[in-house]
Amino acid sequence: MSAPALTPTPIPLTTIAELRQHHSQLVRLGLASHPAHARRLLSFLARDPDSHFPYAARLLAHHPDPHPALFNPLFSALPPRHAARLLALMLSLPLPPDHFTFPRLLPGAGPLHLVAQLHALLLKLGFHAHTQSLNALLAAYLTNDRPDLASRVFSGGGGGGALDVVSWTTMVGGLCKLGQVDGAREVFDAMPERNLVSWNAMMSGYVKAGRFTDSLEVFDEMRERGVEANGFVAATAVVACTGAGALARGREVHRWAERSGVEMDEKLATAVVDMYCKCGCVDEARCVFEALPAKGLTTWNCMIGGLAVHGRGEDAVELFGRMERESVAPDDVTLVNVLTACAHAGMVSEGRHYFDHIVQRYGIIPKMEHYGCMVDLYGRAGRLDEAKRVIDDMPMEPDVGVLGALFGACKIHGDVDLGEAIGWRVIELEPQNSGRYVLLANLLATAGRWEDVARVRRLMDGRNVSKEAGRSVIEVDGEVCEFQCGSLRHPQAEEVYAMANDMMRRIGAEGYVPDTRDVLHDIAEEEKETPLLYHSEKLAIAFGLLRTRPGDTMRITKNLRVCRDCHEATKFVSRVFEREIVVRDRNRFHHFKDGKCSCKDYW
DNA sequence: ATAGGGTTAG
Repeated sequence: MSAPALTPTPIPLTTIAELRQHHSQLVRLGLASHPAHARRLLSFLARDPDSHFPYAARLLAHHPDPHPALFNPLFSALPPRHAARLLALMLSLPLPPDHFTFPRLLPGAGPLHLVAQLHALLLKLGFHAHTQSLNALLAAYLTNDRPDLASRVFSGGGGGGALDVVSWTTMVGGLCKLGQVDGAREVFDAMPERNLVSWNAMMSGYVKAGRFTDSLEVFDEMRERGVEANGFVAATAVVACTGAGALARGREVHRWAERSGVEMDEKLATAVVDMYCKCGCVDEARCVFEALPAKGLTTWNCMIGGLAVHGRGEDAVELFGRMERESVAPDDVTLVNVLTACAHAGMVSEGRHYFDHIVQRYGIIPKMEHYGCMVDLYGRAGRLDEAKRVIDDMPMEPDVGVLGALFGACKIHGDVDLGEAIGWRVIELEPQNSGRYVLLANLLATAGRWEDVARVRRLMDGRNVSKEAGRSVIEVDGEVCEFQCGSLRHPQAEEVYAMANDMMRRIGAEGYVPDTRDVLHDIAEEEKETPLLYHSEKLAIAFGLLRTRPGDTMRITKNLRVCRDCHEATKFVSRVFEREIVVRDRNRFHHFKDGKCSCKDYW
């Protein structure tokens, strides 16, 4: 159309006055309808639709040659209400929607009734077999928690041959997000064709459902079929290994990714670093980290956090210093991790120092989490008064998490009075959280207040709060073996129990004394009288002694926190059997070696 | 139109 020479000098379009001026200039030059200029005008209006919608509508209504391309980009930029008004305008011109209209409109359509209206319009206008429109419709129903409606569209589209691999993958991913991972698997199994996105969607669906082994099985199947993976799939597989606590498999996936020439981008690298950290190999994580050419903020956070949960406070603080020197700006997560590192390593004054400079030096406004870390920092160190003062002085109402940190500190340091007061409070704030009842019961038990212990138990029973069963996994020869507290389900159960008995007898001879102070354990209700011997980590350790070679490090991942007795017993096992044992519990890592633990009994 | 990473307190 018009030559660029006639284009008016671009002026900043930041106010409505400038916009009007610009517009009138375009009109004078006869350029107002030129697609590029019109789009520029319209995109400005999309930024503040509330005040400028009428202006945009006039512009579009009076356009000499309206085209869907003028409307479509606005549909994805406007909130649902304005998009609907714009659609009404479009239809009134009348200007029929094209192939881009529904895919732009549907993702932001919002509430179900709008999606249903678009659905009806889509059918009326004859888009019933248009794949991209149908796919957008599927996604819209799925995000509105209506897999039933999505399925209906899906089955209807199947007959007409209008579905493609994206439609199937949308169903798989959408069902996974709604927690229907088994349903997703059925769709996945029936797919006529899969691409890497489909494989990854299924794998990550299992990961989100906590079904790491299933995820890795899908990954194996993918490889068996000779499908070449990419970084997405590799990252998901690595995350699955992280969740499963499967170090050997994680290493294998890592090597395989390197071999197959998958690019180690920031996300994949971070997943790998995290995998090594969470599988107990913080040094290996550090090697991967150091070898990275460029490290993103998340990667730094991950490495610092990894050092923190391994109790390596000095290293974490040092790495944070290097991050500063390399001018990588920390975020709130970084500071949480640094404070956690200080808390877990007993570095109270360092932690205080970072917190004091959090605003001025790091430009971070302390959030609830940071106050929680400070409570934890003082609490773990036994400085309960100062922990309490943090809570009293914080600018917001402490949430249950912050109070929980103080409560935990009371348990560690046996402050029954304060602990009881806070304990009841956190229980009432989160009545379904079984761990809080257990902690309070155990705290009261240390004071010999058996009637109150029974009261806590009854309260739990009355509210139908069930405790999570203790589970520990240990990886042997690349196989992940799980043990449940008191359960005899393992194929080698008899042998394992015999070994566990023998193990306890041997450490008993070396001075181990069972610690029965914790009367309630985080185990299933019907198993609460299970002897300490049958705690899942003892079974896992016994199994490890049976199945790994002398001198091998045993790595155990546990779903709950390790109890006092298991902690003590594991210290003895590490000395008597001359084994390094790394236990990852709900909160942190314990490295047992020569009868000592890296947490310095401070957890 | 479908896909991947980190965070404290029990």
